[in-house]
Amino acid sequence: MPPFDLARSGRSVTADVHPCGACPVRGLTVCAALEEDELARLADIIHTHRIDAAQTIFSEGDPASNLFNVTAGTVKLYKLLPDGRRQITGFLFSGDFMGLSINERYAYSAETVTASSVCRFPRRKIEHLMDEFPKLQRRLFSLASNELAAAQDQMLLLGRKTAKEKIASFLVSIAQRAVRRGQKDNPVHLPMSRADIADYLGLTTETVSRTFTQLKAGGVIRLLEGGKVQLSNREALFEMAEGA
Amino acid sequence: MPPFDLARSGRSVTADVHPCGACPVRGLTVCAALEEDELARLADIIHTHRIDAAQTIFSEGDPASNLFNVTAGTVKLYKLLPDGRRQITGFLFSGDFMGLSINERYAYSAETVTASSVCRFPRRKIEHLMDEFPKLQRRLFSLASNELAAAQDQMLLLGRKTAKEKIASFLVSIAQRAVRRGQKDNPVHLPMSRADIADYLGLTTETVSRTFTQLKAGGVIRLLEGGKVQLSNREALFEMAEGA
DNA sequence: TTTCCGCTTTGATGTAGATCAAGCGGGGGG
DNA sequence: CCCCCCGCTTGATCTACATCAAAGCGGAAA
Repeated sequence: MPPFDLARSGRSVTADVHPCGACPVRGLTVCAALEEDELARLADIIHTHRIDAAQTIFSEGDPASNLFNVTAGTVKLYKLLPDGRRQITGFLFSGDFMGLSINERYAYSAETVTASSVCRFPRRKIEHLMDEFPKLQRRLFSLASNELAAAQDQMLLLGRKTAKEKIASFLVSIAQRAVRRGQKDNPVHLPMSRADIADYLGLTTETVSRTFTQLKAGGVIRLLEGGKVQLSNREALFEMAEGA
Repeated sequence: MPPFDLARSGRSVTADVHPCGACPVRGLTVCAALEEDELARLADIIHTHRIDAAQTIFSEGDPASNLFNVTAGTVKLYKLLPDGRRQITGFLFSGDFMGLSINERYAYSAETVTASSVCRFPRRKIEHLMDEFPKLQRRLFSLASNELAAAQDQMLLLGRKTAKEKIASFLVSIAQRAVRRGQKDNPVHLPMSRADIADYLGLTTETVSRTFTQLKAGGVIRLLEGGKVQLSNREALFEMAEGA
C-alpha cells in the first residue's frame, strides 16, 4: 500500500483535465444534479487521476481537502485498529463517491483495489458551488442518506448474520450495484481478494473461501475464471441473504 | 411494543404546540442552523409529542412522512431479520434526530426505550423550508455526515472488536455523548436493557452481563443503582475500546 | 407486606467460525 | 521455459461467544 501524493503525481498517477460532458458515470453521481452550463463550472474545479492498483488515495485522519468520485475501477475504504485488525467499510465502483468527513478529517482510508480513475473536487470549492447551486447540495445530501441506509444494512449483516448469509448478501448486493451501473449482473465480477471480502464481512479469508465452496457444492453459485461468480440460483441466494 | 399512531393520539401520546424558543435542545440539533425569525417558521410546522416507554414510533418500510427530533428520553432504532434476529443501529438521546430515508420509506423501526418527547416535522414541509433556508439543508447534510461517520465506527466495532472491546467502546461513546448534551458523563446512565445493548453490539444478553461482571472485577467500572455505571478507570476503558 | 414477573446474573455445555498448518495453482519475473 | 511467490483452498484443532438452564433480585400490583 504505497503512499500516493496527489500533489506530485508520480509514475503511478496521471492527472489531466477530463471533460465532464464525456464522463461515463455522469448520470450516476453528484453531477447528475447539474445542467450543462452548471456542469461546466464544476468541470473547472475538478481533476481526474488515473491510479494504479493497490495505491493509497488518502488515509484516515488526513485533512479532508478533497471529495472524490470514482469513474473507473474499484476502491476500498477501511478503518484500522492499532493492532492491525481491519474493517473495510465499503467498496466503491464507478459512479460512487467518497470523502465525506467530520472535523475536516477523513474518517477512513481509501485504497485502490484495481487500477482506477478518480475525479477530484477540492472541498473548499465544492462548498462554494453548493451555495451557488442548491441542487448540488441536495444531491450530496441524498447520496449521503443512501450511504447511511447502506451502512445500516451492513450493521445488520455484521452484527446478526451467519457467514453463509453474509456471503449471500454480499453477492446479491454486488450484483444489484452492477445493474445500477448498467452492467450485467450475472456473472458478477469480484475484483477484490478473499482477504478484502473477509475484512468487509467481519470474517477470515479461510471462512470466506470455505463458504464459497459450500455455496458451490449447493449448486447456488459457480466460481469462474478471473474473479467472476455465476449466480446459478438467485432465488436461493436471495433467501439465504435474508436469513429465510 | 404496541403500535403508536401519531394521527390519533391515544393514552400513551400527547400532542401540543411547543415553543421552539423554549426548546431545551435547540442548540444541538437541526434548529441550531436557524435565526429567531426562521425558527418561527419551523415552529409552524412542528408538533411535539410525549410518548410512553416501549412504544413504536414508526416501523421499517412505513412511508417516511416525518422527520423527528428527540427532545427528551431515549429512543432505539433497529432492523429485523425475518426470523426475529434484531440489530439496533442506534440509540437516540435528546438532541438527536431520526427519519432520514430512501425511497420515501423508513429504513429502520424506531421505538422508545424510556418515556420520551419527540418533535415531529412533516417531511414535505421541511423540504420546502430547505429550499427557502439553505442553512437548514446544510445543517441536515452535516448531521447526516456525522451519522455516517458514527455508522462506520460501528461497523469496525461489529466486525472486528471482541466482546470486551465492544462494551468498553459502548461505555466510552455513551459518556462522550452525555458530555455533548451538557450532562455529566460519570457515572453514565444506561436506560436500555441488557438485551438492547446486546442487539446493539452484536452479542447476547448473557455475554453483555458477563462482560460487565468482568470489567467490574477488573476494577474498571462499578455497577450502581438505577442503570448507572461508574467509570472508575477511564484510561483503561479507553485503551480497551481501541483494542490496545 | 407479600407475591409474582421480568430482567439480570451465573453456571454448564455446545458450536460457528478463528487459528494454525499444509498443499495447490497460476501468473509474473528471471 | 521454469521457478517462485502469493493468493486460494482444504484440513485439523481451538476458542470466544452462543445456547441452554436455573437461580437471584427488584419493582409493581394486590
